[in-house]
Amino acid sequence: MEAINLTEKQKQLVEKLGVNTEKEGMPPAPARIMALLMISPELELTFDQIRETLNLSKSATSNALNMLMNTDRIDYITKSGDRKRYFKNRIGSWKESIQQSFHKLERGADLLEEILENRPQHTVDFNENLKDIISFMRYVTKKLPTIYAEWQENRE
Amino acid sequence: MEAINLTEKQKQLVEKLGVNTEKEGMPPAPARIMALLMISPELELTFDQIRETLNLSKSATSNALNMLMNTDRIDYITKSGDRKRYFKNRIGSWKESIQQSFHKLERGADLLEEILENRPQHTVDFNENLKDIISFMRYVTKKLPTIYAEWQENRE
DNA sequence: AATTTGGTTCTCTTTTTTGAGAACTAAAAA
DNA sequence: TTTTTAGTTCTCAAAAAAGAGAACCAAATT
Repeated sequence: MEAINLTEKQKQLVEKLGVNTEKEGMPPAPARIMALLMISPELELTFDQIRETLNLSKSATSNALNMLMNTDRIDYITKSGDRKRYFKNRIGSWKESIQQSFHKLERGADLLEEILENRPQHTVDFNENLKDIISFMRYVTKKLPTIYAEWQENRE
Repeated sequence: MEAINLTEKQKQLVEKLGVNTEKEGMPPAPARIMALLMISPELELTFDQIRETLNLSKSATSNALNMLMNTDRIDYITKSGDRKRYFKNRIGSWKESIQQSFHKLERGADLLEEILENRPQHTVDFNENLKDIISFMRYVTKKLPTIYAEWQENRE
């Protein structure tokens, strides 16, 4: 048995965060793995520790881990003289993740812009609202560095 | 035939925005309806106009429309002496929608806070990162009114 | 009273997603 | 060379999501 010991509370949090992550569009198994790597007291877990803690099959574990690595959501380290990989949360790169999510917002604004360009000239109010949404989205993304800088100064 | 006429470009945009909306976790039929109500030159469409333009069955149309109304994503108006409902995009309430998405962010921060409270005291770096993420999320949501006010002043 | 309108709801398929488990593989160890 | 380790990949089944179409229904019309 390789499963790691979690308190009831921790198990419950894995499910809660897992469901939350599923709602963000992540499939169940990867969502649980991400949650586990956020809640586990041990930060670096092997394939089998993950597999047995979450009661997943080998295939589900393998596919989920690879998917999470391809999308830069997890990472792994190795230890010399040990063939196993130790998977871990990429929490250290949260700034990059946030930048990425703002980048997604920009691409959303681009799509809305394309829609705006293809709207008829009448429907004036509608088009104005659409223009405002786009403008606001772009403003927010433009301000991200400022917001970040302010946060860093005021940080308690 | 009640279907409304869309140019090829408009049809293509309905699909593009539809897929985009699906990726946000919306099922296909509701995603297409939302997209249609964003792209259609006519702003208020009847049940049958939607159904025929998108080639949906009555059940799919009915379920999707009700789901979108329950989640405050669309709305309808009526015209006196006309039993039909005219469904429309709630673009006018985009500010509320944005507030809502920031509110979601706050609930995300609450969940992370709960996780932080259940982390062991060692894993210092990890916990610090988590603290920073939470702090930043809260800072952003707190600043929303300011950001909005700034945007309104600088608006071109 | 009978029919039409504007949907809603039920049943049943089809399709898609998810994951189990066995077979397999490459590198390392024995 | 044989075995073990640390996974990967393949095949298949179960389950969940999506949607078609018919039956149904209440209000309005004829």
